Amino acid sequence: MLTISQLAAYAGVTVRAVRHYHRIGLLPEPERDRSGYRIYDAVAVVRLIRIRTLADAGVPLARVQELLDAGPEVFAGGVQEIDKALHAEIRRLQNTRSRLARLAAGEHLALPQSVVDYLDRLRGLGVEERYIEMERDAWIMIAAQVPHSIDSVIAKKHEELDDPEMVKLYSLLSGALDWPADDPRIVEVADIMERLMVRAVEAGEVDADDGIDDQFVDLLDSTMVESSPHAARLLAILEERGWRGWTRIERVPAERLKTELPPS
Amino acid sequence: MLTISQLAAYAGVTVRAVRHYHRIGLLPEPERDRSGYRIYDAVAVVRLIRIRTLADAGVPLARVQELLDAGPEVFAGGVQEIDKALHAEIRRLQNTRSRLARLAAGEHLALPQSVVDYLDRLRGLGVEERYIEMERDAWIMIAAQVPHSIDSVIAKKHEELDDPEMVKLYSLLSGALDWPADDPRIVEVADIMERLMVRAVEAGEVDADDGIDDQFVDLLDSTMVESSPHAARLLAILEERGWRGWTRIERVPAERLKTELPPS
DNA sequence: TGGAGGGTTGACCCAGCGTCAAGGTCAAGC
DNA sequence: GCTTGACCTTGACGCTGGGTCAACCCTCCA
Repeated sequence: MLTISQLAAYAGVTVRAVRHYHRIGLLPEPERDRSGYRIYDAVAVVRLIRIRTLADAGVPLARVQELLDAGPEVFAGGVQEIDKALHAEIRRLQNTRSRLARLAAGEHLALPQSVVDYLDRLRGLGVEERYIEMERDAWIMIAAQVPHSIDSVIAKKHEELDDPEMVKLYSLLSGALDWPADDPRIVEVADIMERLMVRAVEAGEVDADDGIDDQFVDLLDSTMVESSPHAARLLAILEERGWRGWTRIERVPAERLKTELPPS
Repeated sequence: MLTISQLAAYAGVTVRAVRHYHRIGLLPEPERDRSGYRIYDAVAVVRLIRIRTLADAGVPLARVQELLDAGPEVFAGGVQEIDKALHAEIRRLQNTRSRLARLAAGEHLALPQSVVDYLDRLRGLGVEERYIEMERDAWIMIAAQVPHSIDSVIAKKHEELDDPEMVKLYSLLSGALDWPADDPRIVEVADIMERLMVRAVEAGEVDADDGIDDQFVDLLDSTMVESSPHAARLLAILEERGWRGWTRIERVPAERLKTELPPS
């Protein structure tokens, strides 16, 4: 008959694995010769190869035992189920391969395609890479907060970009990263923004219910303020004119303007 | 920013996993708010999603860390390697699926195709299933002992089956399982075997160097003897006529016949 | 004010073996 | 008969990638 290493080699497993199967009762302990060595017959070979076939399919050993000790119809059902899982796993790995390819190509993978397309459109308009990166990080955070509605939010941004004034605004903002602190062009930016805001309010496009949490809106705004000295000046100018916010624009009633000051 | 559960949900991992990555230093511990809660930024999202993409590809976390902290060319090389492994894994799973299908179809998988074909040929000759099973188990043991030369051994058996006398022999042996203990047809079997042996010796086809270990040959012979009472009688008749063995046939010189008796 | 639903750390548990450790056995050569 | 090297034996600990309590703290809302 066979020694344990012959058995193991033929079935393509290690000796250690065979002994493990004995301990957990998956493979019955065979007879021993007079020196205590295990000696195996063909039945053991068949069982071990069946065990490996199922285990290679990713079936836990406890389930392998159930299946091998069950009737033929239970076994067939189990095998069918395993095959389905195997098929799903193959597709998962294929999917992982394509994600890996995107990762190698330099994509961040942290954003849905719609946002990536939007950032590419900005890039196409000549917006600087530094500015795009700031936008990207903001979008990553937004997508993390409201993954379900990110596509519709982006759709709105695309519509906004159809307006040449908005395109102009972006190209100014992009360049603004290098402006001196008191650059007068910031007023031009404020003018464009105000025109855009007025138009948006008139078209009834300003809805506070975009699904993004208030605190989070404040946070994005303050991140923006920290990113550039111009941002604070810009917000101040707009606030004088009765507007508040950046991420989400609000009209501030004139009479409240003097009493309500920003907390910080 | 994001809490741990928001981060985890967006990246598709559990909170526990994120904390695990912190412990092993894979994801840097972020700032805490004043109550000790971790707060995450976009950089953490990007890193976590990269971690998951690599981990989903089956990369050990230690290697993920190496890759993410390495330069772009090392990273690219690593990713390529991982992709190769992934591809190999997909093929392995596809292979496992086909083995699984064969298992479900009732195959034993413990034998190479050549032996399965050989057994099918015996079946086609009308040999009984009980006899086939005995043969199968013997072939499993032989294949386990000499996996590299099993195909050539089987090729020889196929040639033997081209001889109508051999076919007759098998059909008799198959039926012999139900013969009464003293059935005279056993002599007919012996006659056929002797004719076949004589022819084999004349053709120079008997070579002791078939790669199968002597002890193992003895073992197969004794298994055969135990399997049926006729087997012992058959061997006895042949031995009277100067032949020894079953698995491997040997001519015994006439002068040694009287002095050398079987030990048991 | 208290309860739900977050968050925090820490400790133990799991499969499926790999990897020593510390020997006993067998076959072969000298 | 002795040694050598390749096997065999049991037993115990280690590893990955977290899951699953436990015991407690923080925040928010009614």
